[in-house]
Amino acid sequence: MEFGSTEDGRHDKFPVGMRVLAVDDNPTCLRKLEELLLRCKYHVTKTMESRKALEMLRENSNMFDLVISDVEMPDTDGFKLLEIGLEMDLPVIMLSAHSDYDSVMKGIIHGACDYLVKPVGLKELQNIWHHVVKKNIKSYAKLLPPSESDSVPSASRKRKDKVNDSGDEDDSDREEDDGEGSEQDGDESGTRKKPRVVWSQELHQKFVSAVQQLGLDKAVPKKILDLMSIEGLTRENVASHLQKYRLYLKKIDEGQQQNMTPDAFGTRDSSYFQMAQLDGLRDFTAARQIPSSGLLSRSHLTKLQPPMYSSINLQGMNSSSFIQQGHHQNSSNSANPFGTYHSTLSPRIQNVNLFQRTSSPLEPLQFPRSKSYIGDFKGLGDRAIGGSFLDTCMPFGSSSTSLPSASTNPLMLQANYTQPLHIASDGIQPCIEGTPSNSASPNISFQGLSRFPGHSWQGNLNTTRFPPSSLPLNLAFLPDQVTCAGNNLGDCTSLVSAENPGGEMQCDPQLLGGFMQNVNPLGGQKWEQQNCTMLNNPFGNIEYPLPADNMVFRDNNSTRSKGLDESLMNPIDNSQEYVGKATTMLDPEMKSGKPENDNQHDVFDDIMNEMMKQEENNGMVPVATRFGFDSFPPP
DNA sequence: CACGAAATAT
DNA sequence: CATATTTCGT
Repeated sequence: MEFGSTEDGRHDKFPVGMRVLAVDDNPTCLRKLEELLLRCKYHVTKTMESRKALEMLRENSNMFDLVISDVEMPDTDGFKLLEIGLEMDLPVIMLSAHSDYDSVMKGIIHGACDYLVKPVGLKELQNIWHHVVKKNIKSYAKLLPPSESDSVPSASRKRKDKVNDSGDEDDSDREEDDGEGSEQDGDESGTRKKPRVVWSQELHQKFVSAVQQLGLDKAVPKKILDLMSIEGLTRENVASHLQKYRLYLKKIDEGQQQNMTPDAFGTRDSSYFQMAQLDGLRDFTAARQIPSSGLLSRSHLTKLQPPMYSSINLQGMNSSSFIQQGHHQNSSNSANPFGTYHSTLSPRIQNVNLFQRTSSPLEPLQFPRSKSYIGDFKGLGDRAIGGSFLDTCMPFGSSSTSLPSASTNPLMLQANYTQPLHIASDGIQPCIEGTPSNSASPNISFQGLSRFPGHSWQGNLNTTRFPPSSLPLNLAFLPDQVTCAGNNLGDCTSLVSAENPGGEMQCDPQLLGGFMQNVNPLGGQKWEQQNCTMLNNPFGNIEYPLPADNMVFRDNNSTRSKGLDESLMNPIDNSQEYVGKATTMLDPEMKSGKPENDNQHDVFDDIMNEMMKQEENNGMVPVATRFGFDSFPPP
């Protein structure tokens, strides 16, 4: 890292001597690569054996500033190397002859800071040092105090076009430049635009927990912030969210008082609704009495949000490369995953990160399975659709191997305002494959998503809207979406339904959140350090392994779904019935094992299993119990 | 300076 | 259009 050399010269010289570890099992390629790297004036260490490369890294990661490795290699594949590199906090560039979507995506998802397609040209290599700088922005910033870059008070910044005309028109080059705003580098001293925090469920859960602990009245931004202890989150962020949250509470109240009928499936408030889900506790805290009751049956279905990922996302922040990538648009050689994505999937893509989904009506492809996706990317397919899934996962790190980078970030920030990654919203339907459902009804699609934790409360759709108050404690195990789905899904949902007041094993997301916080001492620690063990698995999320502070980034995007009418046409009638069904449905699946058809059942199974596990492992405290404690502050 | 409401940006 | 950020008055 240190480019000590930097000091001496001007920036231009900086990259000179940058220590690059080049790995490629193909002698020819390696040679070529070395030559090019040398031409860039880097200091090159090359090896054809990935194992050796690993050893070198392990012995002394300080020996290199950057790693550039071929993906396909005999013994240890490039991903292992990538993993290690990431652990050491080194930027790793993947190199491959494959420029297809899967390959590129895989590399990026795993945390590669760039993905170059062979044959690599000098141009691409000339810019790789940017990654090194990015990785060390902080320290680097110190070195150059007044650099011109930061000072951008106002006016000026002339360049809008930038370098285009200079030499040839190659296009490539991504990165940085953008004049205003982009640059994700994150924090840094300067005053850049604040990264946009996406209030993921997890984040919101934490928020709610904090509010709860403080007591509704006492909950002010600063205190909440402290309780949440999430790195990167600012008081303003909290204040803003609080504002919205209060608004939501207010709405709710009004609704109640006025006899708002629950059944109104109003689409409009969906967002609030969502919040409700999360905030189950609120009622208590607030001391509001809620009608409660009876209705729950229906309501219960609605929600479940597994608290999976814990984090937030800040855009533009440092670490995760993911997000940063946001701007690459197209470059000649370096395949831009997103770019690709883009092209591939066209139309409705959205970002899934947040799990908001759009309601696109139908999509062409739905891809059937979900798990595979997550499990390994191989599955990803060629089909565009795959993309969507992926996206979803991406932020969190989905692959089997651990992806530190991805998981690490606590907050997710939005990457670029501009073009982000989109995700096909559509794709999500996986779960239900069999059903011919008449329509590709939206419902179905949702389901697919459901497995992901991510929906933001805001985005989800709610099927029916109940007065939130009615469901204070329930927790749904399943994702809300599930609920939505009328038919098939419905069943599943029921499983979870929390109707029973008894509170058996419910897990309220919030509670969990809270739980985690309390229990997990790590909470505050840096996310960077935490590795993600289990995050990979989508379901894993449920486990809530980490301290939950990660953030997620959000891309841009657009639309959300609300529309769907929530569909729901078939609202669910009574929970019990459903439950019954659910059970039955599940059983078969369980027994069967899990064949390849992953449909919802599997998913559910998984979820359930995870939950159980979770309980066992964590000794989940009786939610109820916990609830009792904290939640009942009798103010 | 912090909070909260409103304006504004994305 | 919704959500998050920024601004502004208290």
